[in-house]
Amino acid sequence: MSANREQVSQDDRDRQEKEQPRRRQARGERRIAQLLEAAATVFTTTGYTAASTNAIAREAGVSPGTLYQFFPNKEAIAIELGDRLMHELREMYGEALAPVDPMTPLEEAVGAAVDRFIAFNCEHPVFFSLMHGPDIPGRMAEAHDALHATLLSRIEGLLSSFLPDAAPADLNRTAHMCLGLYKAGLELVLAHEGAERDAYVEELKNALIRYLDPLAGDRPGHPGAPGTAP
Amino acid sequence: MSANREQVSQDDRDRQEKEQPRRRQARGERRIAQLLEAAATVFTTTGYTAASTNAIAREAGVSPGTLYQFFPNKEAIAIELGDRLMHELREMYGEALAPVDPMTPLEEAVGAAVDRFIAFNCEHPVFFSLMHGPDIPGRMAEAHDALHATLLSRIEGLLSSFLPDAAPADLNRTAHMCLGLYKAGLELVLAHEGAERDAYVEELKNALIRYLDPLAGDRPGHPGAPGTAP
Amino acid sequence: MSANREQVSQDDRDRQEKEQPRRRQARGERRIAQLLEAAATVFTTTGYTAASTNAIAREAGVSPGTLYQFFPNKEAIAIELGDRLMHELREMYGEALAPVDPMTPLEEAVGAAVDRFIAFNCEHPVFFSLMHGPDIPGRMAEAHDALHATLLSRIEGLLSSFLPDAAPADLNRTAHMCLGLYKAGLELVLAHEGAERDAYVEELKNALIRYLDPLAGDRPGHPGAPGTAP
Amino acid sequence: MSANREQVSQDDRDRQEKEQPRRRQARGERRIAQLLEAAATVFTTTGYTAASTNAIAREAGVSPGTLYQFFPNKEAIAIELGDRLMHELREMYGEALAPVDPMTPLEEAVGAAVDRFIAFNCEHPVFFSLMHGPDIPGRMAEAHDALHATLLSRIEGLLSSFLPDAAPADLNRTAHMCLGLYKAGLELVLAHEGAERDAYVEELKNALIRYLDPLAGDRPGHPGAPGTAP
DNA sequence: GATGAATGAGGATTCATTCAT
DNA sequence: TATGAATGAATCCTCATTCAT
Repeated sequence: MSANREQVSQDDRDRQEKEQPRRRQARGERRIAQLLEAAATVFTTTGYTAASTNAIAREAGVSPGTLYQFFPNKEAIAIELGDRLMHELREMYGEALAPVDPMTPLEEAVGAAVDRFIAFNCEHPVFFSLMHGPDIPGRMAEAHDALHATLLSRIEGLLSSFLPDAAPADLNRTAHMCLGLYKAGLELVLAHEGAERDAYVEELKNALIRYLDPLAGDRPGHPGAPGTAP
Repeated sequence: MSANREQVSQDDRDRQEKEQPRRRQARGERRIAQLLEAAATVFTTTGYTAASTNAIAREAGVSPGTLYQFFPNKEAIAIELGDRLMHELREMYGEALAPVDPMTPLEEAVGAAVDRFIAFNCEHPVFFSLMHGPDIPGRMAEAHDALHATLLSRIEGLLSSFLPDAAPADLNRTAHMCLGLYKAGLELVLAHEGAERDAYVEELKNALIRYLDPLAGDRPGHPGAPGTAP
Repeated sequence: MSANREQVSQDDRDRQEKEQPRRRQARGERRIAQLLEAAATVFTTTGYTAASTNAIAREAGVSPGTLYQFFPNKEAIAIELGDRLMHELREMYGEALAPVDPMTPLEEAVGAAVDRFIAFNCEHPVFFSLMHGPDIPGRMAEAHDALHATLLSRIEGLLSSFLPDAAPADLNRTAHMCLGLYKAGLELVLAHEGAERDAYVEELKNALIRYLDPLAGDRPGHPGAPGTAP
Repeated sequence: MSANREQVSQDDRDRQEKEQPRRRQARGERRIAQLLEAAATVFTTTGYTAASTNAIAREAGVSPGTLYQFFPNKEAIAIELGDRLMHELREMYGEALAPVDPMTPLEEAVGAAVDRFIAFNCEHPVFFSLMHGPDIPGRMAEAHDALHATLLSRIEGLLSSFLPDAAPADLNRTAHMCLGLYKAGLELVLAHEGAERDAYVEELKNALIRYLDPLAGDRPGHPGAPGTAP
């Protein structure tokens, strides 16, 4: 996508009639990054709904028109921001959010996943704004939904190694619950600092582990749900 | 603008049906109810941020000027709405959200509380909008915080009978977690219908029960935390 | 519409829930007239497309918001302007644009109609902007089409007494031609002054009369088309 | 900005294929043709006023900067477009729009001229946009006026063979009328299709012929004005 | 020449809030 | 009280034009 930028050479200057993705200059790429960074700041500060495109442009130190050279509207910014965030997340932690070694105890796997996610969120506070549904139903829907879908599929991936026998519908529901629980916990984590924050991180892990543990049934490395022992 | 904000919502609360029986009060009360109902509709439909005072007035069938005769600004409407909602909740279910009989098993108590809450939410869809803070920090903060504080104290009340030995800080943290979990679950419940909705209700109960169970330690009527069984 | 304004009395203040056409105050009626006058000026000066709502508001001496209290958008202004213009035209000259006495010679009838129309246009220069199709297809369509339809039906009314035997489709086509010829002539008339303008008025009458004369076939008071005499 | 406006369009006209055979000229000519074609498309689609230079550049497959390398502003494009159109018209039908044989009956001459004009318009739909002045006085004025002047002089040429005795002022006025009538008719013609379109073409011819016939007085090949028959 | 980036004033429209009646 | 009118800054977005590369 950005690797073959140089290939666009002289001889196609004539036959380039209307094909859309026009050449992008390095400066433009920089501007886009700048704008996304500014958008992240503004979204984080004021929330998506109240974030104005002019405010984003101002924060980025460019004119409103410049913003619209790269993004057709506010939602497109959110979408691209979400995409890049997911991309980075994938690059950092791979496809599965956690080691897929089936012998890893649930506790450890969830703990690691939560730690990573929390760290990622602290590094990228926008993620939180983007993850939270929009105040207004229908707005920001696309950006939010795309993010959600990606996150859900990753969580399903993580869960499937612990719940190999779950029906797809159940797996999906469990993933939704986990994401919901995580979002709720994250909100609390971000709302506190220091030791209290750490305490909330522990509670979040506990909530997830306890919720999942009974579902993880008979699995190698699983000590067994309470009461299922002979 | 901000000077008489608490005056109003506080006044309203205090002078209800006291003082001389003025005939304008009856009309005023009706207007307020009308406006709050309209606000509930509009908040639910469009969210707090996007709800315009003009839209609320229109929905209530009055002029914008009339609205501002009863509420100094948009947030005051949300605050009063939250107050009334909490009032009604209190009237319906008493102070404790659930029977305080200490012998009630946790499972039953949580299940009942969740059922009641869900029912209440379905009856008053605004509740959800008000509970979910707006995506904009600072806006609607007062309304949201007041609601939260009340809910938290009620949850603490419920929890304290199950966690009698918990330190206040821990109790508070646990209440925060429970509220967060509940909000997360509620979002999922409201996003689905029919059997799937019921399934999410069950999952929500499970999540809460499993989260709380180990904390409920040695309590009469408690089967014991995992690992404490003989 | 404005006669029963007073009827709206106390006792319906309660039952007025959502019915739309709200009471309009005298001040508002004045503002509307003011705004339409300003719009007429601006449309005439700059044309519909380039006329900005802000410019109209400025010309009317009010804020942009005030304009939008009375008109939902720019086109609505054009539509209302057109409606009022047609209303006035009808009030001034009745439904038929010209005396329907079938014995009136074509020449006289057309001459009178043109004179009236020209006079009306000179008094209301916006009429010209409104009548001319928009530069941009699709924009201003409603206002323009409404005006056109009304004008056409009036022209058909006038023509039908001279062309009693014409098929509807032919009558319609002839009316279209007359309107087109009139618009073309009007443009030239308005572009000149003094004697030259008068000359163009004469030419316009000639063009219309000569175009229509052969169509008016055997009619009482008609001298007969060239060459049809025995 | 306005200083070098006529420089450009005049330069363009003057240096066509003169001077040294530079290779860049070929490319430039191609670019200009490309841009004018794109402009024609956009003008036709959206009208002159709403046509954006960016849209024209996009349609032409070049960057906005390139457009401004060949045209100093939007109006210059319209002017050049009009010039080329007139040039082509002249090349196709010669200087006089119609055979100057004085014996040709008026009916035939007008019919032929209209047919040719209509055909030309159908081939070059922009012509219509350019001929109809924009609804905004002052904008596009130069392009529009240049076109008009050329057309008028050609129509005068055609008329002079039928109205040899007319005073210059009368001839000019008649030409204006003919052009106006033609534009009005053309609008109707283009607004219809199939048989209805043909019917309008006939009506347009009729209108012109009947308008001109009495003016063509005693001319060889003229059957005589009404009432001059024996 | 050619490109894409940059501009910034201006467009339509909205909205919380205040005011005159 | 109640109303509808009034405000004006702010919103998103566009566009003719210029600039750096």
